Amino acid sequence: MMEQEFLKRYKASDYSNPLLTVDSVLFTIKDQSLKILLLKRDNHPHKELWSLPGGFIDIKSDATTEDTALRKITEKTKVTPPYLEQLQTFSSKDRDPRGWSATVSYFALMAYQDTEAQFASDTQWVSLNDLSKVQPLAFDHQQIIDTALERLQQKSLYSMLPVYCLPKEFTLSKYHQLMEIILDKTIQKKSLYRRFEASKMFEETGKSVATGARAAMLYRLKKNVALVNFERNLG
Amino acid sequence: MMEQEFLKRYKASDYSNPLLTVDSVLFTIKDQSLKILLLKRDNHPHKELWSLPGGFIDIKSDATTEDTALRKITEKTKVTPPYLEQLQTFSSKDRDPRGWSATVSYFALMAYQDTEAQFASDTQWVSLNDLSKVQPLAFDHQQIIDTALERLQQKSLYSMLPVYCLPKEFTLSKYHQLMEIILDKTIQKKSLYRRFEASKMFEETGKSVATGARAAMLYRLKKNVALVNFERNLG
DNA sequence: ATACATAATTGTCCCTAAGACATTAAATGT
DNA sequence: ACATTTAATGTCTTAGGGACAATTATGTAT
Repeated sequence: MMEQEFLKRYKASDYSNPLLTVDSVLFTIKDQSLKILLLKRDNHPHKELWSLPGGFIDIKSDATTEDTALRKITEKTKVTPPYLEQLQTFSSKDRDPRGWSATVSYFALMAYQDTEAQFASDTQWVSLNDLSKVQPLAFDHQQIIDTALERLQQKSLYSMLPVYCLPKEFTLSKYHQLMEIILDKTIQKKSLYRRFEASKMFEETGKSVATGARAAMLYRLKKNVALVNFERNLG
Repeated sequence: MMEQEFLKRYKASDYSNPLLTVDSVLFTIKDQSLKILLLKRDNHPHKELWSLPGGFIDIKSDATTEDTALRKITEKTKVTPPYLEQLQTFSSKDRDPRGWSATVSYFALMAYQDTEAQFASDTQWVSLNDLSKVQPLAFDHQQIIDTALERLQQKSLYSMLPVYCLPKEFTLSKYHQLMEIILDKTIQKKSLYRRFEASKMFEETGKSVATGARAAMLYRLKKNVALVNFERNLG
């Protein structure tokens, strides 16, 4: 039999195949705390539980799972996040009561200021410190969040990744605060500022903003610059 | 409707779901060159083309996709690789002619000496330098291999990862050669040996082996040690 | 046995970038 | 003007990799 004939006769539905979904951990910074976007499920299974934005792949409209992740995120936030990367695929026969399933997870960063002022009641930013208040989460989403946080922390040690949580224009102090919140420990300002300059990813806006004392310079990302990685870890 | 009733009525086959497979890039070192395991496909699609070890999940026997990866690798090599980690999930509507599909890829390391002396003609170790001789590969397996090599190189800069390509007992020189082959550049022996000692992952066997000149000490992995990561990259 | 060649191993100094923390600069309030 | 606060910069220390020289051990040739 030739390949063409084989494909003509092939029906995917003849075979039992695991469920495949996509879920994203979308981080942002607000009020001195790291938050993620959660949605209240309005369908079975795990109806009414809080969960990560995600769902089934639409094989008509999504060319890849990344498209699915972006589609689900923009549906809720009306914004395309400036950073999105694949995290890990979680799978098991138990993680979904409907049967053997796998979910391709992504983690994303965006500025709080870029989202809508107010979400509907089934959508909210939740502090990582307050996750205990929305327990249990649907499926194995707690584990996915834990893995995403570890990855965010690890990458923050050797790159400028957290800047994608900040608004278009920001001060060095804001970036420093953000780093300390993400890593949950004190970071040397000098070390951070040296990297900030060495990365050449940013430019001064010329403007400055005061918070009661000396005004701080505002910086912005240069156009079309890629994320810079360093050879050493901080801390 | 209650969740229990929902699940009772739920039939996965009522919905169109992408194909889901698992593929692994299994590296080893042989004759001063980095090799990967390839299999000649004996079924459509891409029959007769060389491909990565992998295939469909057996939802009866595999608890996770990692189990699938291990099952497919041990089927061919008769050995459980000492290192296996998830690489990335590749997906698209075009990568498999049977339809929208995703493959969860893994990368693994093992010692050449641990495998069988001789494979059947549909199974072979292929040097990364000789991949042009087996082109084209099935599906997007070339892209998966490229991604796996990048990850192996990156991790080798900040960890002792390559030791899992070596036999139970090995010399520092063998480890040094391996690093230079993986990274395709010269590496300072002194830097490598400092890390080797600092990692505390290894112990002397007491034995030594000569190759024409001064005999070299043989080392082995200590029992139950985890892979150590360093704070800086080599090179 | 002695000398030699070769590979294994160790020693030493240099260099880079992060850590620690002090100093200077600019804005506000009294 | 002066004190206070936050921003930004200066400077010395430290850790660990890079470069490469020096020493040690072993097989081979004389």
